[in-house]
Amino acid sequence: MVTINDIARQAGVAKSTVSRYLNNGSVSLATREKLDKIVKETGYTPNTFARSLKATKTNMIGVIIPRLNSASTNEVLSGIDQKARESEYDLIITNSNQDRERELGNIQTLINQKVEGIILLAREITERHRKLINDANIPFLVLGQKAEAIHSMAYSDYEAGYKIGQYAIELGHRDFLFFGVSEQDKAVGLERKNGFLESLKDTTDTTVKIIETSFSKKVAYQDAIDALPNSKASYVVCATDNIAIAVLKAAVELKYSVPEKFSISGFGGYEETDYVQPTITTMSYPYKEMGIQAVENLTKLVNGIDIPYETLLPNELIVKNSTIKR
Amino acid sequence: MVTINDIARQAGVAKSTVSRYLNNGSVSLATREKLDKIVKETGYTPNTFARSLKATKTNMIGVIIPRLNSASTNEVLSGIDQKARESEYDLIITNSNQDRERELGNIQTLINQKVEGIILLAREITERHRKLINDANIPFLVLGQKAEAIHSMAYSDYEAGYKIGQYAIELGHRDFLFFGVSEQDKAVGLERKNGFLESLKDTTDTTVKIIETSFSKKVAYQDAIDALPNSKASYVVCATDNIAIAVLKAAVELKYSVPEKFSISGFGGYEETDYVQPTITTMSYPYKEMGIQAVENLTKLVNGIDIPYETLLPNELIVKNSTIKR
DNA sequence: TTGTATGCGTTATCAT
DNA sequence: ATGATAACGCATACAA
Repeated sequence: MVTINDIARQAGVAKSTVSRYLNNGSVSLATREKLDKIVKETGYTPNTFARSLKATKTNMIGVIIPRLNSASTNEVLSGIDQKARESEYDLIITNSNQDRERELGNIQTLINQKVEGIILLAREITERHRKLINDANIPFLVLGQKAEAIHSMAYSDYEAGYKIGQYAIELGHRDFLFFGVSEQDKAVGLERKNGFLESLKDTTDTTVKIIETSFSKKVAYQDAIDALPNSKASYVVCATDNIAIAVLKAAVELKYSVPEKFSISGFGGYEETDYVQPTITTMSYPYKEMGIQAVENLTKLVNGIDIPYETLLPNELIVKNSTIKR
Repeated sequence: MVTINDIARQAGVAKSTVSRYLNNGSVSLATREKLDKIVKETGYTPNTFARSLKATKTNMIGVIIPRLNSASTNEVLSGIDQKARESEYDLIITNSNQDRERELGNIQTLINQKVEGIILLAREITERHRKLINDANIPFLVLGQKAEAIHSMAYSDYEAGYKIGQYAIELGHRDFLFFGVSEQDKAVGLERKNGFLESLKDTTDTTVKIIETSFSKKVAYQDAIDALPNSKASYVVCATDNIAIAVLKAAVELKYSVPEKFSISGFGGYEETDYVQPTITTMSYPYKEMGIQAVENLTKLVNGIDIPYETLLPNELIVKNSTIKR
């Protein structure tokens, strides 16, 4: 391994000169050229660890994601990646695999790595999260969930649920089947559902059956196969696009035609909803945009610029062919 | 920030004792308990950089992926992640965004980070790659493409293409439309196509029209809209599942019924092919398994155990409802 | 502009 | 079992 000392020796200068050459750059043209040459020849690159040991700035942002094979996560991530690149930040991406202990461990690891800020795609913020974050005194941004007294960016899921309900009511639907997920996930499990339920309150004669299923298509498919035959619903609300796609498959399997027999809608705005038959009406979320804005916000925090604790991103109803008038 | 010195001072011992306590652990019970307490109270964790500055082992594996929003990439990645976790390796995941300069930069970064080995999900290995790898003298594993004199793992894409062709011929098809991608991608663009073409050679009276499209569904969809009306093919071979899904959508749009009007098959074995109508016949690739084996192989290399330069993974034809006899 | 000396937090060597 | 000290590679305050 070639070090700054090697370069200095070969060039016949002090290593501080080399260091200066590498950083602020107050060196004479002659030595600069000499060093240019030697660095190139040797392929020398500064040792990150030695550098970071001294430095206060590492130019790195840490990201913690809940899992690797999620379409929405990866969209957010690619937004983060794009903006981080533009802002000349390096990214450290870690995966918690939906494991809380691992998530906390990842935060600690990132702090040790002296990242300048952490972006956490989270489901729930516990006291231990708070303690860790406070002790480290590091800019921290939670994505996808709101969190008291912590900077966060989230979608207005309650409103999204409400809008879906409103839309369905306007179409004349009164009997609903709702496929949700665990309330542990505040945004997806709780708020979407509550917003939806709230939207029905102004209308009489509505019925709702709620089924808790999973993010997994396979599980959701099976749950739909079980539930659809016993349902009188004319509109099936699915808490995610994946669930909607699975329910659609179950419907096809059971020979219920969609949307004639019942309408289906999802949440997420995944590209995949465009490539099934019928295409699925969905609440679209600006995932990539969230990633971009997350880095922007974090950059502000890093630079001591104040931002509101909570940033809400809009969502938009995309009507496609899976929903019709009753 | 609390350091090993703080701990030592508080415990009234030398920092070397604390270091020993942290590592091999040859300390008396009394001091151990004292240190346990203090470490817990202060929330002390060793500084990664200082550690890595001395240490020869970092316990980190570097991974370079071409993009963040690809289903296959993420499957591989989740296999890598799982096995790395089991093997107590930390992962550094970097994204090249399909940019060669960035890819080379990432390799350099990872080398600087003193990772113990690098896994590269690659399209092409250039001389500059080789130089970098050789100079660093670090275990290196290329995934998805073969590479001369570099350890690699790949699917037998040629064989996969051949098997698809064979299957279609057996079904009685003679007229083909092939949606491929750029030959720059050796595995997907070249080998699948060549294997397929080779399989037709034993049969007379076959016709093939080849169209080069893109990995993007949107582009593939548009290309299919343009190409399908002018095609007399009874079987459409798509070089990826995404392309197959896009072609299917185009077919529906154009009111061609699949598989009656023509059969469609893909490559990849994506879950998504199970959730469209009809479900799509595909060559399934063990993506996650590749990730797992990649870490196993890299671990061997790190430990100086020799493995063959080339590891080929099998693939399997999954027949579904998009292909029928002619 | 350049060189000298010091310190960053840790591990390793060698005494004790 | 424990402590003192050197070393890792680099940045920087200060002196020249």
